[in-house]
Amino acid sequence: MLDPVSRVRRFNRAVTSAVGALDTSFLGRGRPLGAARVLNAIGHGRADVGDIRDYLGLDSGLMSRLLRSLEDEGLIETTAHADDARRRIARLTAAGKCEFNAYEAISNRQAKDFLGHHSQRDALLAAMDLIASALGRDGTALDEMDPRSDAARYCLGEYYAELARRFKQGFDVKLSRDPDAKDMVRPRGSFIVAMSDGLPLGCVGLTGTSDEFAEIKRLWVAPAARGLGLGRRLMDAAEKAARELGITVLRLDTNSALAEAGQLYRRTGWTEIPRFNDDPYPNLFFEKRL
Amino acid sequence: MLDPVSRVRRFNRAVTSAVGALDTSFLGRGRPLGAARVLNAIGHGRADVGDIRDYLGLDSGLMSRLLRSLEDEGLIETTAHADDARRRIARLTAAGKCEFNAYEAISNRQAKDFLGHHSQRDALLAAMDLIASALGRDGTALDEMDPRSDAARYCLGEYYAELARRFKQGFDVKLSRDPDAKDMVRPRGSFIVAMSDGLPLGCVGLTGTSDEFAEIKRLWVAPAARGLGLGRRLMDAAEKAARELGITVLRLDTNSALAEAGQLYRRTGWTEIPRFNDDPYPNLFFEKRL
DNA sequence: GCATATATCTGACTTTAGTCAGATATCACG
DNA sequence: CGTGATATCTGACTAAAGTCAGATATATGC
Repeated sequence: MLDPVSRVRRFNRAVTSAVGALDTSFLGRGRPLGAARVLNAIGHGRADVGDIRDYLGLDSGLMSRLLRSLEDEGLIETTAHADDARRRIARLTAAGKCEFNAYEAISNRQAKDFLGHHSQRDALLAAMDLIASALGRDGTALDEMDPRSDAARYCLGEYYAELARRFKQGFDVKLSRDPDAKDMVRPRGSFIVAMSDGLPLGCVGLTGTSDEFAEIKRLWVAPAARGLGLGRRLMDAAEKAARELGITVLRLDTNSALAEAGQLYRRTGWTEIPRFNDDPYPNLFFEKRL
Repeated sequence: MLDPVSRVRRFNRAVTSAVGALDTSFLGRGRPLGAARVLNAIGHGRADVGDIRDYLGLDSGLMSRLLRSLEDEGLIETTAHADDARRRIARLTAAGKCEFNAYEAISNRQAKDFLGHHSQRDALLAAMDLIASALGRDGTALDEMDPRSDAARYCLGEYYAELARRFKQGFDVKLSRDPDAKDMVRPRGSFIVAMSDGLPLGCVGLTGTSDEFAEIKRLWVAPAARGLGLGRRLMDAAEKAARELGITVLRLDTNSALAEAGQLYRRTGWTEIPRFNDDPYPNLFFEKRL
């Protein structure tokens, strides 16, 4: 009764029956599940027919028929792709948007109901993030984005909050050498965010101080995504960006309180070097030649 | 991106696609999913055909045909119910057991693989327990059982471990007035365990010290199941058992370090009374007249 | 014993999902 | 322009799931 495999299987059973209920709730609008899934994919911004087909794993014949039935209902319209007339682009009509909103309302209400009665709301959400990240491991994409974007600012906020928790003396961004956001944008640097299905799970910044040197800053991985190798993937992506920018030597500073980070650096070819700045927070300094 | 509803929906998406993969893995044995589900339900101990039908939500015609196909394959045999010849009882044949084991092996392997690569194994299992408990809220059954049974002993072990963590001075069962297990069995007392799909989620003991007095002991709820009202359900069940035993006054002792428990007692009609024993651990004493 | 309810079975049917072999239009490239 | 690749569509098909109206046998209560 304690054995891990039984616990996973208990979870599977619980979730399988919940998913069944979730599916059937989508049948309440007089449309088979397949058509509803296509409508929702389009509503969520997927326009390219081939893309939808891949995403939903449908045969091209079946896809074609489902599109036709939605078109007959007046919910979508398709046009040829501007650059490639073989490809088709689907868009919701006004009626389609209305119908899509009805499906969204069902989903939102279910999600809300699920959370509603629980006094353990936060723990439950954290558990869901953890499991979704573990399940969707391969679906996590690393996107280079502006450090002032919402996703990036969210990551940085979480990162600072974590430093404040983990440093004995706390953490105040203003006392640290905070790189200006525009230094972490090409051509001087880069900022990379790991996104999984809309949720930011981690980030890393690269800021070029001279033509050859650059610094890695702000490496952070969400608690829900730790242990999945995301930190390493982010560092690899940052190194790749550095190479593209012609950087030959990378540096970073960190604190021994962040043990996982230190381990990661040591395991991936970084070597410890003497202090190279007077920031009050770091006490460990690393370098890597590309 | 932080909003709870989106996080729940992200979880739903992740889990829906995982469940899809889980389903298709069951098709690898040349049998449609429906038949495989029936075979597995029987293998897991469901024998009554009507019960299986309810559990899987199948139409009686469909159910009949699925049973027939499994019978034709030689995997099950059906007999009439001993007390009611209209009802049918299904049982696996030797070949059926073999086939069922093959399905079990698939499930076990998947569960194992899922856990395999994760460095966050324990956190993941805890998250799965939490979510399965939250989803299966209504599936939690309170069973009266022997306090020496495996499930009961598991609960007690967890309970003691938790006391040891939460009491500043630690906890040693031997120093406490440990009621003899046989005092928590009818007709002198009772022991109730909350079981959800094979996992014990909580317990409570009732031990009669005289004809009219009895004590509530060992109330525990698994961390994964807190916030779902299980403590209250357990206490209600214990009170019901006490009434059945003719008890008119219930007592219990607890410690102020266990704040949730104290709150529960106060909210459910218990009144604080002076110390009534010399156990070193408790510092709060309650009574309730039935 | 008889009327009614219940559990299962049978046959005839529909819907949904999925497969596959071409047909058609368009693109990319020499 | 012609050739081969690509994206979508069409028609013909199958398998699985699900529905429904009786048929059959057994149980229950008067």
